[in-house]
Amino acid sequence: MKIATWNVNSVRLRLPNILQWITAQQPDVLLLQELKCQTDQFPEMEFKSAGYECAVFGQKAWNGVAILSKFPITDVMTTLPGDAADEQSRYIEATINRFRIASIYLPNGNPVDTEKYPYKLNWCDRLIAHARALLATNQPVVLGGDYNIIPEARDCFDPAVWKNDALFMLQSRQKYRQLVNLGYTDAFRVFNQQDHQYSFWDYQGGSWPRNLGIRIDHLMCSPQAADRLESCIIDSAPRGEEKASDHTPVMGSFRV
DNA sequence: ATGGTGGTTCTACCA
Repeated sequence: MKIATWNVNSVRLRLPNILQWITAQQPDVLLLQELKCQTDQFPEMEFKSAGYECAVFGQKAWNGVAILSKFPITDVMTTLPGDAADEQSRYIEATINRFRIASIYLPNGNPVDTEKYPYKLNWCDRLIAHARALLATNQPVVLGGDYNIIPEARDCFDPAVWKNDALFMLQSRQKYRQLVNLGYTDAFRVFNQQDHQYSFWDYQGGSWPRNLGIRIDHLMCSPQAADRLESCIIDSAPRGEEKASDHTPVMGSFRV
């Protein structure tokens, strides 16, 4: 089962890019983030025609997450426990092929001297608590998405540039480490130890042609999922297409 | 030090 994650930065504007990619790469499951549309505006029919079921948690203008799947989707959950007042659409989780799979859009957290940074750190704590609870089910779990966390210095071009950014601040990296220490595996690093492997290139400053990116999109796998991992790659090709998202897909293959 | 780009929405906010 091929599971991919892709922050598409507007699912409606990016629809041609997404349809082209899924037709060529044939992921069984695609986790989308930054839909930037309400649930009823999601282009469900277009994905159905391409062979995918959809579970969607949208929101006006910002955020929004979805799961597309060639296999049946059951037991959909759209709230990350721990803050009933949180109205941002950043989490959707479902069962597919006996895997528990989530599409995550973790808060950016900048600027760090505003309420946005504590919101990010608190959201991380809620995710960690829920990830721990999911381990107790002993089923394969894949928590994929835009984590807005650069795990290590080698995952950006120049760590000095990111030193005081919410994506690389020590507290942010510690949250990622907590997930790892719980027993979750970053699928990409099982297969690739090279420096400067990126999943995001800013629209500004010629980041893409200069290859000044960061690796912030991750497939985090429970032990039962990690044991089934056969490969994981970042497909940078979509970032070079016309009208590209600033993120590119990360895809892992799992024995079912 | 600033501005550089792109998305939604309506004028600022977000990344």
